[in-house]
Amino acid sequence: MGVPRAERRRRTEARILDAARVLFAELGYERATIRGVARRAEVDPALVMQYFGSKQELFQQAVRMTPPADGELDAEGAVEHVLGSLTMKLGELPQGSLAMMRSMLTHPEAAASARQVLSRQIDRLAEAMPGDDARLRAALMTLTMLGITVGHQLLEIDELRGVPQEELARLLRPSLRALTGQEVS
Amino acid sequence: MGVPRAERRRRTEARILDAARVLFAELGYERATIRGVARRAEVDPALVMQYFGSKQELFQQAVRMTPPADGELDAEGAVEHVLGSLTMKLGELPQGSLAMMRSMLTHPEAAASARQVLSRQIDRLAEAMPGDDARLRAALMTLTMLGITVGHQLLEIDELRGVPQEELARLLRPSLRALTGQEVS
DNA sequence: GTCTATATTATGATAGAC
DNA sequence: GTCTATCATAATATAGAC
Repeated sequence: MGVPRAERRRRTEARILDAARVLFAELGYERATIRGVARRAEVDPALVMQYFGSKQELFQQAVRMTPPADGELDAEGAVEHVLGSLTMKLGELPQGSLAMMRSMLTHPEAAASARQVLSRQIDRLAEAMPGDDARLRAALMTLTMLGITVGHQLLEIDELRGVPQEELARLLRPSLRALTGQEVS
Repeated sequence: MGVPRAERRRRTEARILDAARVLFAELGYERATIRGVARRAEVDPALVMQYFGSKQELFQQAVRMTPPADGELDAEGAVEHVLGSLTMKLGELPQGSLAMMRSMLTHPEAAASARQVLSRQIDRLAEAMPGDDARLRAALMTLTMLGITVGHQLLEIDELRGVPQEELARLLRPSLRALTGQEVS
């Protein structure tokens, strides 16, 4: 084979990480096992340990994400921005995010990671919103989307099955707008 | 001691269930252990098994809840109803609910239970709302509140720490109203 | 470099002494 | 009826053969 060993290794590592993301996303941290990841990646379980050292480390690598490059937003843009996260423009919500969300309620490290991601999102939205309680309202917007995403992607609530993203966005838009604006008494 | 044995047993059982609710709520199904529950309830671990038979059964008993008695609601009442669930009128959100929510993403049975509770809530709200897509909008309202509750009670997002319930309700009300009404183009 | 075999640990569950 | 002792299982992690 003309494939250099470094390249082979890189590919194997990527296959393990993909498998890990799928299993962590489906089962959560506790129920996903090194053995299961290895089976899915078609490698030996010991190899997973060899490459990543521990289950903890494997999880961290699997859910690591590049934070979205930020630019300035106005209040209108903020709404569209969070609506856009409903489903990534093309393809699915990154598998790593699902893995993190699946575990965020039961695995302390995933919880910390989730808080960090949410916090960044809240910061970003708050900058685009007027008023003293901008951070609080930005938090509510962010958690609204978290709830929808959890219900849709993780709990797979019947009512949202197969509903096109555009329809969800259309229904949610006025609701999110109400959170950006100044008080509506 | 003048306490009849049946009464003693009943009290012990209640103490075990309380301990179980706390641990399941804090740690989730997987990380909570029979031994931990027993320690907190100050009984022998074997006694827990004696009473409940299995961890699974203990969990079911711990999260069992009496569904709220339902009466007719209008659209206005629906909003206030979901806002009321932010924090139960007095006292906290029932510990059993927290236990169920904590585990709903990683424990299949908790997930099923959560879907059922959410579905009931969605039904109830949908009846009070006009329009063809009432169920979908009711689902979005319900998931909005789920997101807020998860962020507040389970992830303990900084931005919501110590914010009085009334303020959350005030900020969320217009947003939820937007979901009840017919389309706002 | 890859895998076999195993150490270690923690759990849910059970059997039986008292 | 309550608890001691233990079984059985399954996991992460490691050591060492090949």
